[in-house]
Order: sequence, then C-alpha cells, then structure tokens
Amino acid sequence: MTSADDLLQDLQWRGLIASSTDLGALREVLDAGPVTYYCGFDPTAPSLHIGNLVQILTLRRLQLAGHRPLALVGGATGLIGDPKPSAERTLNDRETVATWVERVRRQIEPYLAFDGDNPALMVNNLDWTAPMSAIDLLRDVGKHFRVNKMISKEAVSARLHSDAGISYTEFSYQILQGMDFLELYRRHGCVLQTGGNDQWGNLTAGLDLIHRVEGRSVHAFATPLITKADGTKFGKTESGTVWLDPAMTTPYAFYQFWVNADDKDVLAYLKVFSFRSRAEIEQLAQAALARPAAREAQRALADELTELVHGTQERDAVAAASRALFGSGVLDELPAATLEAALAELPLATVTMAEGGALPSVVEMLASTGLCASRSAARRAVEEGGAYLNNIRVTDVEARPGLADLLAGRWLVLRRGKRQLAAVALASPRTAVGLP
RNA sequence: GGCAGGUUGCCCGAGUGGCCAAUGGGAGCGGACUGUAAAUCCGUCGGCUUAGCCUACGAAGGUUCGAAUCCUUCACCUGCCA
Repeated sequence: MTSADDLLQDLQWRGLIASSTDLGALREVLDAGPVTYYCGFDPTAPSLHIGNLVQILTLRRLQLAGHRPLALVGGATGLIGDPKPSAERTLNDRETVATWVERVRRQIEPYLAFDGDNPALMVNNLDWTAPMSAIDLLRDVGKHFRVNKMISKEAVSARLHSDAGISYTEFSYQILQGMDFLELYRRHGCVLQTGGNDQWGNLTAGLDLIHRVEGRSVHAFATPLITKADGTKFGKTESGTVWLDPAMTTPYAFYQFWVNADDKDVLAYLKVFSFRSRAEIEQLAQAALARPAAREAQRALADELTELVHGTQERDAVAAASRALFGSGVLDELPAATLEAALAELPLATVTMAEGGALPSVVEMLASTGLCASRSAARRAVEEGGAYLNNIRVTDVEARPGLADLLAGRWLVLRRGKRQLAAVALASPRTAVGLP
C-alpha cells in the first residue's frame, strides 16, 4: 500500500485536488488501512467522455494505492439531472437512462480491478432509491436538509438568480446524492467521495448528511475542471465531444485529439491523465521545452491514453496510421499494407467508376466523405487551396482523379486543411474493369 | 387578463420598401509562417447542375412592379400593471 503521504502528495502535484475537506484528517484515515471510497457517474449520454476520464482515473489511482473503489452509476440521479448553471435539463425517459446505465457501467469496469485484496465494486443508486416512498424520503432524509443551506449551494444559487429558474426536481438533486454517500457509508463503510469540482456542493451534501445522522466526519475531494490555455472548452474537437466509446469517437480521432494538444496544455494533461511517474513526466516536459517540434510529450500522452482506453492493438494501429499519414514520406511510396492499415482508421467513402472509367470529381468526394459539409463548401475549400488529393494540393474546382492517382490500385487519400483526412476506395479493383 | 417592447444567418447584433444572401463583431473553416502547436496576418463563412439559379430575416396570409423592411392574424420571449 502506498503511504498516505506519498499518495496525497502525488495527487496534489498532479493538480488533482481542487477542493477538499481537511487533508490532514484524510491522511490519517488513509494511513490507517485500505479506505473505501466512491465516485458517481450519471448516465446523461450513451457514453462517457474524456472529461469523465479524470474521475475514472482518479478512482484507479486510489485503487492502485491500495484502497477500495466503489464506482456508482446514477440509475436514480440520472433520472433527475443535476442543475447545470445555464438552464434546466430535459428529462430523459426511463428506458433510455436504463440503457445508458448499462453502457456506462461497462465503460468504467475495465479501469478497475474487481479481484485481489482491494476489489472494486459497482453500485447503482437506483437500488436504494427506487424502493423508497415519498414519505420515507421526506421524513427520513428531507428532515436533515435545511433549505437555507440548499439554496446557498453554488449550482442552485446560480439558477435561482437566473431567468431560467430551477425546478423542484433539480433542486432536489443534492438530496439524492447526499443519500448515496450515506447509503454507501452504511453498506460498505465508504468514507471518501471524489468528484469534479462542479460537484463540490453535492459532495458536501453527503458529508453533512452523514455528520447529522451518523455523527461521523467523512471526507471528500474534488478534481479541478480541466481547462485549455486558449480558454476554449476542454474535450471538444471540430466534430464535438471526445467520447470514450470507439463507435462515437474513433480511436484514430481519440489519438489525434491528444497529439494535437497545445504545448501550453500538455504538461497539465500528462499530470492529470498519465500514470507515468513524476520523474518521467518532468522529463517529457523538458523535452517539450527543448524540442517542441518533436512533440514527444503529445505523442507519449496520446500513446498512453489510447492504449488505456482502446487497448494496445488499437494504440499501435492508430499510432502507425498517424505516422504514415502525417509523415514526411510520399503516400504512393508507402507499402500497400501500411497504407491500407492507415486508411482503415479514416472516414471512408466508396466510389464507383462511371462508364468510360471516370471517377467522381474531387469536390464530390470531399462532400461525400464528410470532409466538407456541402458541395459548396467543398468547392470553396478547393478555391481556398485547402483541398489535397494524395497530399498534393488540388487547385482546379473541376479536378477529377484518374486511374493513375489510385494508390495500390484502389485508394485515394483526401485531405482538407492540415489534418482532416478521409479515405476513398474504388468499389471494384481496377483489374476488374478491364484496363487497356 | 391589460399595456409596451421584441423574435434576423452557428452566436451576438445592424438593417425600417428596390443598391440585401443581408453592415459589424465573435466562433468556425482555409491559406501564409510553423511543428498535425500557439500567436499573428490574409481570405472565407445558406444551398445548387455556381458568369446563373433556388431557399432564407418567428409562422401564415395580404398590399406592391418589387418586402427582412408596410398591413392582418397567430405563436413564443421580455418588461411594467392587475
């Protein structure tokens, strides 16, 4: 077991503790033996995203240090919705939430060990919330919550003072989350809750409840909101949120997300997401400073996280594809196998040859691969000099690839701008159409 | 329920009868410079069979040769009054 001192110092160095209860008290508890702790995940989408990864990995870090994680999926809280600062959430129907609960549960499992000395446990707050009657809730739990305190919580207060107002449903969210902590304390002796900093009010709701009902002081800490140096939201790309589900964000796109991290952000990301040691991370930071163009830190980050989330095989495939596609080499010099493996990571469009052996125009393919939103946009891209066929700029709006452009007899690589790529495959190999 | 104001492109916001696919800013996208980075500068930013055409200024009607702009009705939002 890692000493509490080492563990807490590591967490602090990584910048993972944005808010916390008394750390001295927490240190004592952690030193006394394996501590049972929990973090909750509400099913608000069919997949978790890289923002949630901070929480998942924090669970993992503590387990690796010898403590016992409870991963909670919010089958109940997901039906209610925690108050967003901006506006009321739309309620998702029960079947949807139930489906998402299962997906989220399966998504978290690989990061934790369910056997060994300090096995993890998955729990669902619907298990203890669903059997409860309204009277139970109001008498047994509600009585311990003071409205004055509830409305002073940041999430609630922001909404009370906004035009959006707040529904009783969302207002009650903190009661449910507080109940979860109490329930897990009673069932499993859970004495620590972690979560995102935006959840701090909900974390403390649980602390207060346990203190009132059980007379016991328990602990909590919150991880910071991950920010970007340029002020934009973390975890978004041109095509939206970076999801953990490979069907929603391809491993290639996932890898690219990290490779493209800003120099100014990469050290912070390594601290938060990487399991490398402090010494290793500091070495990477130095490398980034000395040779920024080599992007060693970004690659290390991308490699490690892609492996962690999608496995070694995918990691190797997308790293190789990225090297091939963004390398200095000319595409038609790549071995066919390397090329095909790389292209397999890209969005793909299939084209057929018209009578007379003509292929669709570059503009048509830019649109059909989704690289450009419309043919007008594709046309514009070509006019702006932002369209490339096999890494060679296309300048003619009417340009139409010929058979000689096909790589390995059937592939075309389309690029828009610097880094958006797509593959085009000829439906039937060229040998099948009877060449002269 | 009454009175007043508002609803414009991804967002903010000009436009009050033809010169409006619609000023300006932001975001986005592309180019140059680089390093698949940032900053900066430049360009672009409804769609299409792209020297042209089509669809659009909350919705539906109407006036007019011609409407985002005028009229009518409806919907929604905001403020004040009950």
